[in-house]
Amino acid sequence: MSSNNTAHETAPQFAAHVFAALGDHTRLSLIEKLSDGQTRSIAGLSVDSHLTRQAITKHLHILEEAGLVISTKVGRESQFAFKPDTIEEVRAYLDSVSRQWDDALSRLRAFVER
Amino acid sequence: MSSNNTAHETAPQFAAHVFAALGDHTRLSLIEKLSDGQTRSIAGLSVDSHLTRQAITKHLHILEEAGLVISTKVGRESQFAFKPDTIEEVRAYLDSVSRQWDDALSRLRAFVER
DNA sequence: CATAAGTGCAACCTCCTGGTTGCCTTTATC
DNA sequence: GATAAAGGCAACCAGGAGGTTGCACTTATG
Repeated sequence: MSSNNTAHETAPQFAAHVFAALGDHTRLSLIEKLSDGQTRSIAGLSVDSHLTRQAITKHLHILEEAGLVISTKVGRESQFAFKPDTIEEVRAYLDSVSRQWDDALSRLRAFVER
Repeated sequence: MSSNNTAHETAPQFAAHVFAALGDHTRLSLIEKLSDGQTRSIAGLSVDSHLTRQAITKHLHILEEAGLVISTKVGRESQFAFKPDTIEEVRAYLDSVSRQWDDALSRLRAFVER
């Protein structure tokens, strides 16, 4: 939980930032599309959406700023690609929360059983 | 990815809903506190916050509606507890995204190596 | 019983978010 | 070179999110 955190946020701040980016069904569907490893242009990502290209563009920039996606400009179009690192960091964060829960459970169990 | 999904949302909708609930640092810190397994009242959760009790209440209701937390009224106070099931479902969702990515990677590798 | 503690409810406010439209710039393509 | 395709930028708008204040209600407590 640090390599992508360029803004020197604390772990929860970073996680909240990424969660906020994931907390929109349009953005989440963009992530799902790109997680197949293929690279897509803005027009390509907008084609089967009822939203405007500008709306998709805004969502992509939010995803990029959160570190979930990366873009490179090739020719007249900018290609967007999934960036799995940040997802991994967020998974690790959720693991830490779950681990605290599991530890609390086992402490409780030990207390009950003695 | 279904047991907590009472509103019959699709998996991505459910996940986006939970992510949106997690995408606020105040709510995330509430989750962190409660993930130690202890039960806390609204006043107890508001005591070391610069926010109003009402603000904390609103956040708790959002967390509860997302299935991340559960409340039971005991006496004059309502006790909030962490509910780990939903976190588990979201972790599973992130796993599915990562798995699609991994599959895409290995297909690419197989293609390159032949 | 009087009072304090813990909440719930509703109104209100400000600012951000998601979305649109319009227009201009840059690349391809015929 | 003219035209089409892809995108960037800025202004604008409605609605929701986060937060506050005020007050009423319920449950403990001295």
